[in-house]
Amino acid sequence: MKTSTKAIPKLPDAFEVFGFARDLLEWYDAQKRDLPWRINRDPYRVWVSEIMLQQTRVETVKPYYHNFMGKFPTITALADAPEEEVLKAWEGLGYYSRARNLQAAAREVKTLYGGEVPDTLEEISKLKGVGPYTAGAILSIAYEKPEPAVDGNVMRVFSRLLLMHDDIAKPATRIKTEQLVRQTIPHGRAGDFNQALMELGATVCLPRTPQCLTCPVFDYCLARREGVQHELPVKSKAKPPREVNYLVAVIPLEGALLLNKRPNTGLLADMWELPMVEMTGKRTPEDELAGFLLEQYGVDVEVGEQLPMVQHTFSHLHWNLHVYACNVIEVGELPASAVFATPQEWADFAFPVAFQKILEYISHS
DNA sequence: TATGCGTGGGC
DNA sequence: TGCCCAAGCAT
Repeated sequence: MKTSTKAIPKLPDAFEVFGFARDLLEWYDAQKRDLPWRINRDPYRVWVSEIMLQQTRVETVKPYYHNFMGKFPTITALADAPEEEVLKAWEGLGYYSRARNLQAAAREVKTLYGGEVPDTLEEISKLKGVGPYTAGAILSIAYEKPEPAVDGNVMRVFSRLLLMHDDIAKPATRIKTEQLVRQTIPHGRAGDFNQALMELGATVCLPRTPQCLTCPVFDYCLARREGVQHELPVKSKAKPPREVNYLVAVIPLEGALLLNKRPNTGLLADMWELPMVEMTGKRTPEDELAGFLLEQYGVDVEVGEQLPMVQHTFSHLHWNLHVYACNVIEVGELPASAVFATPQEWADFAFPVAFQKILEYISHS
């Protein structure tokens, strides 16, 4: 076990910790938003909310959270549910491994911890999908443990507050920020303090347009003192998404459509798709698609008219989906992952947005 | 440490 | 319109 030999960073002398925490909490107590997961501090409710909120906006999460808690009101209910139902409840929310990890972790909590979310950093960090941020958030909000919960908001707030020029896209910056936050958490109010930092980042200390004139901790902000709040935080740019072209098959048969369940790892794991293959350009699109469908699905088709192209951009990929309507000539034995499903049947399938776009178009024509 | 992993909203 | 961004985690 290698441990860091780097010294723990010290808060700047110019930063008044006590006054900052006091004023921030006073503002939070008066101004905090009324959010569905703040009804109480039930660890399961906090847990689900924190997973959904990863890289996802509050307004987007709200309806999903209501629906999810209605369907899976307890850890046991989530643990005992079929995985397809959990994925369906996550449909459209993105980062679908969160759903699978959440259910796997719920099953672990049920069997290992008697259905009670553990309250130690050691144990909670072992749960699938629970990283440093989520662990700190649950421990502080649900159990009032003095652990930092450093997300993008907190890094932005602290980079301005303490005039830090560290690149917040780098993992090391999160570690450093955690060490600094740890030195500022007020005794007995860790959960509210962590939430207040995030609330400040989400509503006042905004990325492009920091609202310094209405900031409750204006007086403590070292970047504002220097007039450089717009220059912070420093954040290196991500690589542009890679472009990929796919041939996609719409294959109707007696009111049903050929659909395929994707593998349980990687992109869009366990989600449903239309049969598709990466376009090589070595043959005509029609020949490539027909050959692929015969080899992979045992389906002999005549490739017909091209439908409108669908484009979909992920964080790291840009898909061009070249969609073709096909006519079945002969059907052999389908692979285990594939099925001809009617609209009533596929209503229970979870589809990524890219394919929702295609299904939407088909249903209107 | 860098990369893979979704989606929708704001300007 | 094309970016940037959002209560990150796994590998």
